[in-house]
Amino acid sequence: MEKIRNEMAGEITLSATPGSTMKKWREIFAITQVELADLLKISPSTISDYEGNRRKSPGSGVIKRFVGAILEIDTQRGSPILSKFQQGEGKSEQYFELHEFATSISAIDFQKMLNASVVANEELMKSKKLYGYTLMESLKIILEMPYSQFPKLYGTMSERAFIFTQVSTGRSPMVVIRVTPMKPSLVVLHGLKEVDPLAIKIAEREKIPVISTNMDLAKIKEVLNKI
Amino acid sequence: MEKIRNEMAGEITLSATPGSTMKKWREIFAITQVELADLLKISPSTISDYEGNRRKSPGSGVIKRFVGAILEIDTQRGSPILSKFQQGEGKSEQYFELHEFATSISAIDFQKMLNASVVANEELMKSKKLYGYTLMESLKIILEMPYSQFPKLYGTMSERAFIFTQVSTGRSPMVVIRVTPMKPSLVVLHGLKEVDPLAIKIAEREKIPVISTNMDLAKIKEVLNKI
DNA sequence: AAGCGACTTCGCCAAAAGACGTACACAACT
DNA sequence: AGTTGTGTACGTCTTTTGGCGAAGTCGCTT
Repeated sequence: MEKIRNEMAGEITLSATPGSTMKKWREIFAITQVELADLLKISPSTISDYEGNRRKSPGSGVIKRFVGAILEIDTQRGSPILSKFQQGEGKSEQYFELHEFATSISAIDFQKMLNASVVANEELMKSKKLYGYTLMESLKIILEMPYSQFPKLYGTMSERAFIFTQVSTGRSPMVVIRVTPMKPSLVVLHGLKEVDPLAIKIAEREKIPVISTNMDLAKIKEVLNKI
Repeated sequence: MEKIRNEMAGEITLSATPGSTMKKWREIFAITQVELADLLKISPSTISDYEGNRRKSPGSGVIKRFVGAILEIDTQRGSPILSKFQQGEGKSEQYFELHEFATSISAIDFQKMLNASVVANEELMKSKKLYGYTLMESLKIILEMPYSQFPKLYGTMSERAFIFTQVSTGRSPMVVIRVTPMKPSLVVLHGLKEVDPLAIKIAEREKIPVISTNMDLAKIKEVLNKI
């Protein structure tokens, strides 16, 4: 859902005629101007003005509300169109969750938000900036995920935090990082009991700071989704 | 390149604080406000005003120019950051080209633009609308492309044209469509010599109109990229 | 402490955006 | 021929955007 939302918004924004592109999407979702206007609490003629490219550069707010309304209407209808778009998406999502932040955040602030303690490479913390995170169950990633999915762990940016859940010693997660071509900026271990010395060795060699938290998983997601 | 452009624009547009997200991207590309302002021929303070969220809903034009300038600067520098984003992208692109139109286009208009003749299901032409196309070499797709790539042929929308190049009888392309779960709205055969009867049979069963053109490939791309 | 580069804050102004309502075009259908 | 649903065109209004420049902050380097 968030993927198609972003794609719609991006395409409208980049179009030479944003209004025509808005129209295109409304038609794809088979929604009338009246329906859309009702939900947005504006008049249908306003919609038509946009679609006729009377406003050459509609504001991000308008585009955001427009895209949101289209997706909401489709959802209310039982997602007849949305379901078409989400066919190929399920595969990667069963292994991990990707999230990009709207603004950058420093590793230090990130650590504070998660109420985490530093396990390795504390001196590297202050120079790191984060632009998103990837949350995954360490065992599932190692045992079940096909190799072809690995590059997807990085989303758009490698300047991100890898959050591993259900960790016992932290060894396996660090090995995963060791054998992957790209490297995250920060590693978060969740549920850690005892730190494996090899995990720290790897962290030092790869120059990646590692922090540990035991905050409730739902709480973690809630906090991070605000960024 | 177009993918990351769209992603940036979409993210900025959807953000609750578009300015902060603009800032995030400028920082990711390690560009100063002054550089950006120079290229955009506006004053640096204007950039700062945006980034400080003084404009709550920047217009699509601003966002488009902003994203464009960032990508241009990075390109001029030899794409130090862009190259990071384009790592995993090459795989699918060697098999086919995807393109989404900014506005919808009718199958009839599409046919005229390509100077094409109808091979099958002429009566279905008038009801079809297209939102993009996928261009591929028929032999390469059949012989070399891994199965996992097939869903990607449809881009965001299945309401699109499949353009097969280097076609002799049109049989194999139609077989590909027969065995794929999703179906395109229109098939274009390029370089067709003699139509295989089975190809037409498949088209009729799948209710997909088929047209044929011999227009120069470069010309085709040029024409379609204007939509 | 002086200077420099990068960035922020703010008052101000012209030009658009954002919205409305009315009028109008054009297919369906009764 | 009349009505109903969908979409366009446009005059008009207020609020924002989009832009500038001057003044100021905040680290660095020298």
